[in-house]
Amino acid sequence: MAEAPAPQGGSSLLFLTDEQLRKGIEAMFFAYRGFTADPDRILEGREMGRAHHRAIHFIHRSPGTTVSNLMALLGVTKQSLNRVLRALIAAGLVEARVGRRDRRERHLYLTREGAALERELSDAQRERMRAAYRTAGPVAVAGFRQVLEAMMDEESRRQYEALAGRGGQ
Amino acid sequence: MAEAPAPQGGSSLLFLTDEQLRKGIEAMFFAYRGFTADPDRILEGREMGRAHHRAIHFIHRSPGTTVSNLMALLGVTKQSLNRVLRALIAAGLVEARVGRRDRRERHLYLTREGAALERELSDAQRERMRAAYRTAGPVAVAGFRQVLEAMMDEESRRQYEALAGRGGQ
DNA sequence: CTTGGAATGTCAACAAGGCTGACGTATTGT
DNA sequence: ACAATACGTCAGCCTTGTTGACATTCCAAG
Repeated sequence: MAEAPAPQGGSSLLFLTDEQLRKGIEAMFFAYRGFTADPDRILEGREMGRAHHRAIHFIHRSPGTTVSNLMALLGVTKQSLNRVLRALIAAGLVEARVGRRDRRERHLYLTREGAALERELSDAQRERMRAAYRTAGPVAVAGFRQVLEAMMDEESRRQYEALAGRGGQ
Repeated sequence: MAEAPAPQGGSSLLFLTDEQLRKGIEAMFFAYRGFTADPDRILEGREMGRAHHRAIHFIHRSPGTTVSNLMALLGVTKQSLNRVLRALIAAGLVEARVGRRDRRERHLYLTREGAALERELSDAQRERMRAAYRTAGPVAVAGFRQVLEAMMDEESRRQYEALAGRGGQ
């Protein structure tokens, strides 16, 4: 199972065979299922879905972000996002404040209850991530992130790095 | 596996901080978007979606598989899968042969046209994967797969390994 | 000042693709 | 003969994406 590919004479490109690539593709498919399973389960009871989770996550990450920002980040239309936001606001999880400088904008914030749900969701997801990280070890984790970053398209990578730069590290 | 985690004083669990985990979570989100982008684009013109892609992929991987098998693999209901299969059969991409031993079963195969489409889809997806792998290098790729495997839930890991064992390597 | 264009956000209607429930049909095994 | 299995289908619902139409707000040109 995935041993380091023996630094023999040439550059040993055995890790680029179709077979290896296919395995990576299937690993992404099955892993993503696990990745979303816990939050999905939590939200099931609350009449919400994955779309709500994503919105909550990024509002938590960037408090005061506008609808347009969130739209670009999530890669959905404003109409689609709007439905989700309406539900979150109705449920008292998100607050939309009219912009002071530009009153067309709505700045989004989690309420106390919204923050609590965010905690619950991200705790569950982080727990699975933590277990996977611990099992695989720090070197594997570094590789994991490298490959994922290389897999993003240009636009996503920009967004990812903008978030990463802000959050810390 | 178990790489030595930087043998400084303590056990150096810095890679397990909430911040690192959050980055991993966001990396998964953005990378998965890239992962599915190319096939989605190809299928757009053909009145098909991601669901059809998944079915085609696994029928290609396991020619002759039954409807029940595919259901379990994809994690969807038979009604949901049936809609997809009906479309694929109507489009002449998939053939369903009545089982010889058990004539209740339908064994699924790609037709010549189905195989051609599968090629087109997997070429696109593999190409992105190959680029990411090449950029990140073999050590990173090994780590990538380790973390993904650790992230799957039990059932998915079983399925993943069953496929991997069959395909080669 | 006013007016038109651009940005922003909302409402309505529709499609894809999940789901459950109920039922029919062929086939198999007891 | 009968129960269980594998599959197909109809009907209806939900979530989450889409487009189109429209209201509000801002800004810049006349």
